[in-house]
Amino acid sequence: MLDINLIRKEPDAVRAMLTARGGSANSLDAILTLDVQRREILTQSEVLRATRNTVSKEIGRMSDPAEREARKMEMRSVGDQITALEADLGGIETQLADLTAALPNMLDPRTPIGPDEDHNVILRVEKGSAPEVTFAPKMHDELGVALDMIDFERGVKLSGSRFYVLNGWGARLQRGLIAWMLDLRQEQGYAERYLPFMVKQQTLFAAGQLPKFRDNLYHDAEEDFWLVPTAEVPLTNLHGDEILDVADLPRLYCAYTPCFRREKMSAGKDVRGIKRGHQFDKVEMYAFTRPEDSDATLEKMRADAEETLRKLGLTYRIKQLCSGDLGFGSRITYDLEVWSPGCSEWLEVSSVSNVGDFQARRAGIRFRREKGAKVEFVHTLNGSGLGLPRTVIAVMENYQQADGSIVVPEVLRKYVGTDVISKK
RNA sequence: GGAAGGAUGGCUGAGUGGUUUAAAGCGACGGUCUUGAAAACCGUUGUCAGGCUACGCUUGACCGUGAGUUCGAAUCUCACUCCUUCCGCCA
Repeated sequence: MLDINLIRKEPDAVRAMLTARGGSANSLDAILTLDVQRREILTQSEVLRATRNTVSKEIGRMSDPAEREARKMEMRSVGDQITALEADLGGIETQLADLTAALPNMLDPRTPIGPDEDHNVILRVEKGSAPEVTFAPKMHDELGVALDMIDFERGVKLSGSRFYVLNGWGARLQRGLIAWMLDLRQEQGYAERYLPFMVKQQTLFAAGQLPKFRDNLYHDAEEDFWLVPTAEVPLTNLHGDEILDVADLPRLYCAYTPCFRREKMSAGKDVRGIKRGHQFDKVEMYAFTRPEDSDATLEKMRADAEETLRKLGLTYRIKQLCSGDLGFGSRITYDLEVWSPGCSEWLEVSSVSNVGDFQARRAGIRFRREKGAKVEFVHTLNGSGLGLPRTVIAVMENYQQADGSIVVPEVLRKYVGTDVISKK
């Protein structure tokens, strides 16, 4: 949610942001008009309320019955006026809130301007320590079936297309990665949380998923339960409606959750393997910081995500998203993409964003610098650390051997329970 | 799923239609006293939104949420949510 004061004072900056993101600025004038109307009506109704409050107290003290009745009559009509004004006000505030909630976040000055993903900027490529695959590499789905790690048929039987079952070493490789990454996050200073995988509507609104991304969410038909599309949603709301102690900032969290997304996936794209599905696992990083610390925390989180790939020995690159490709709530985003020789593709495994106070405003997450000081909104940041299926793919394809077996990266061996995954 | 009870400020807790401007206590913060601390005493102590030549003053809203009754609601009515306890069911 943008600050209404910002929209009021710097409408041109907001308009420029909307254009840079490739959106329409049509609602802006309506917002400004409604904002003026709102304040006018609010002032009128408050003056009437003040009158009624005063007179009502006088009525309580009056002894003359005729006088008393006369004043009651007067106040009855004042009450009617207040009711009418507040009905108008309610309508205006609803419209204003709907329009404002649909506005995306302002851009960080470092975010490059561009219309679409072709204008994202590759900042750097880091070569991994894993030995290069010198033979014709296989894709992970082929490897997975051959080594009995992935069962596509039974996944489809259970839940339909894009679902799969991980068998034996496949399941262990994923579980090992999750456990190892959570332990790594712990060392990096993130406190682990185990979270609800279903949340209520308000929780999704505060994280900026609703109302805009309603079509991408799964929810229960009878009760107010929505499946989380990312751990970012419950993590944002962990401190919703709280005023945090400045001594506790920054607060860093990590959490493992499955993620559920209703995506309209085109038939020809990403059909092979486990790259994209309606359900996937992820370890998430999240931070609540003072405004002046969020830039540094963004760099820390990016570095922490990078450390994961470096320790796994994988080659990756860092991409900075341009304005047209940036997420709704983000001011600035780095994507981490890992090289996977089987599918011969850079796979997005992490996205690290500084959200500024955008979610904090929606969720009411504040802090106070000192006793008696005004409350201020915190900044929040989120980053994947990392998305699982694609990390699994990258490990499988990068560490495959000519004989069809897969070497388990050093750091994962005690988590997975073997050095090499091979045909039994 | 059934039954009963409850929800008031940072915490405890009073208030059942008009001196409530939400009592009192605790805590926290500031001060006096002290070599220092404690004790004692004095003072301060929420959030949100308006307005005002504005580091302050002022108006309104907020007693779980939303409606309603009334000149006036923490207080009365209705609906809902959540919590606690008991029963049932269950991993």
